[in-house]
Amino acid sequence: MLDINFIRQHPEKVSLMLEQRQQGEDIAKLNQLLDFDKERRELIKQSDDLKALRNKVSKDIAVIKRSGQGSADDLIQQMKEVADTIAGLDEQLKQLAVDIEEILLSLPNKLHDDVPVGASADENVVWKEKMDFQHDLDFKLSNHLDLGRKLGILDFERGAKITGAGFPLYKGKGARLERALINFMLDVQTGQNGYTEVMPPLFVNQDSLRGTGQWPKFADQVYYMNEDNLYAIPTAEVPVTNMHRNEILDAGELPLCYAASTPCFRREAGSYGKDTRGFLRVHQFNKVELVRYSEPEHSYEALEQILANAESILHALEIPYRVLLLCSGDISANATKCYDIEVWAPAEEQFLEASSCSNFEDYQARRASIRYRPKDGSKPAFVHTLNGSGLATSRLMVALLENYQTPEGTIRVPEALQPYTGFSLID
RNA sequence: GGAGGAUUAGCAUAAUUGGUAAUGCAGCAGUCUUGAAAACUGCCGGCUUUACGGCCUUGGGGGUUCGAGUCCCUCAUCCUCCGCCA
Repeated sequence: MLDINFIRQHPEKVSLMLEQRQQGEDIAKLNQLLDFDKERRELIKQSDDLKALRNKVSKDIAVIKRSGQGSADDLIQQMKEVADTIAGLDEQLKQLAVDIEEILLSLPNKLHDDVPVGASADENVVWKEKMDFQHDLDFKLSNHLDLGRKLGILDFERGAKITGAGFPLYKGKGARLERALINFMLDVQTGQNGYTEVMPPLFVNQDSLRGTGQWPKFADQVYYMNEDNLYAIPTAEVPVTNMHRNEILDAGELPLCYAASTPCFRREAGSYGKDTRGFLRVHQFNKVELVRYSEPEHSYEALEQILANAESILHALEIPYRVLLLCSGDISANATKCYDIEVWAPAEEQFLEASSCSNFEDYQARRASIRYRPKDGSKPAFVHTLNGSGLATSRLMVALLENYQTPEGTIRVPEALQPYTGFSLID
């Protein structure tokens, strides 16, 4: 969330940001917030003054009682009334704090100056294209659904029977290929790119969702287990960024770089009917997630590094892709700046999002209270958090199958993966 | 699932029948020193205030009270034991 002090001092910057994010209607909420904040500060002053009086008189009462001389009854009677007044003020303050918190949690992050202003995804900027990987595709192409079915490696029908639509079942060489991809990506990120591997819980509590920003805004996108009041993770970002919730880190520990492979669960409510075939949109998929905790002054270098780390996978697998710099109207509410990596699926004839690399600055750190001491003995300051997929396997699998298919309907395995699969051809 | 115990600042330890959080270590700054150590002084949870000061803070939430680390309720986590279990 944003710093209430920043909002109070620069309300015009916040409303400009809301307009650029196509959320101009939220400016009313902003004004409401400022009113609440003003009222709250006035009430705090009143309440604090009365508390100071009460503390002082309570000490006097203690002195009288201890000495055994004189009666404190009058003072106690007065303080009863003061206590009632305080209780009334604090009741109002409590409600105001709730109202303020609700608005604060719902306001999106600042935007970085690099972010192009635009109304929708159409105005995202193509930042980079890397299409020059050579695949001989001069024949009638099959899409990943047909390839998966013919080769017996993907079975969406049975996945649907077991659970429901959007829960894929991998079989034989398909399952092995998926496992190879995950292991390969983890090895690259932990070996060459310097990340520490973590294997986090797959269910999280509500505090964790709030910490990373999925709660309250995107609560309807997360699977919820009512009996135990837990949520299935929509991305490893949630458990891994919450590892250090309510902690004060030493400056020497930063940057912290974590890589985690987990399944991700998403309800995708409201998106039925669009690109739902096969892997294009699923409720469960696997992803290697990269998470960094950075000192504020280095977080934009860290963002470029995460992007490069994610790209390194596609270079090794020789899969064509492009990088988008998201515009103000398309970037997620939590991020100040975000790159999307889209892989090219030649049979679908479209780019598919396989990674999103974002800087959140102190937006999540403030929600989750993740701080560090810039120097020994100095005041704690919020860290910057970042993450990027490196990468999501579902869309990557589509691009891999479609780019590596042969005229015979078989799939070649990229050289980098062969040590992991143990075979070089899926037939 | 059941029984008992525990939770105080980065760490470790105190706090009369309820009287308003004490101390040590570590850390930071300074004095001293060629430099360092030692010693000494100050700082050493959060918010607020130009400042003086004020308020809040004993795992979270609630209650009793003029006043709660202390009494009551509730939740969480950890430890010990019993039961169940891959």
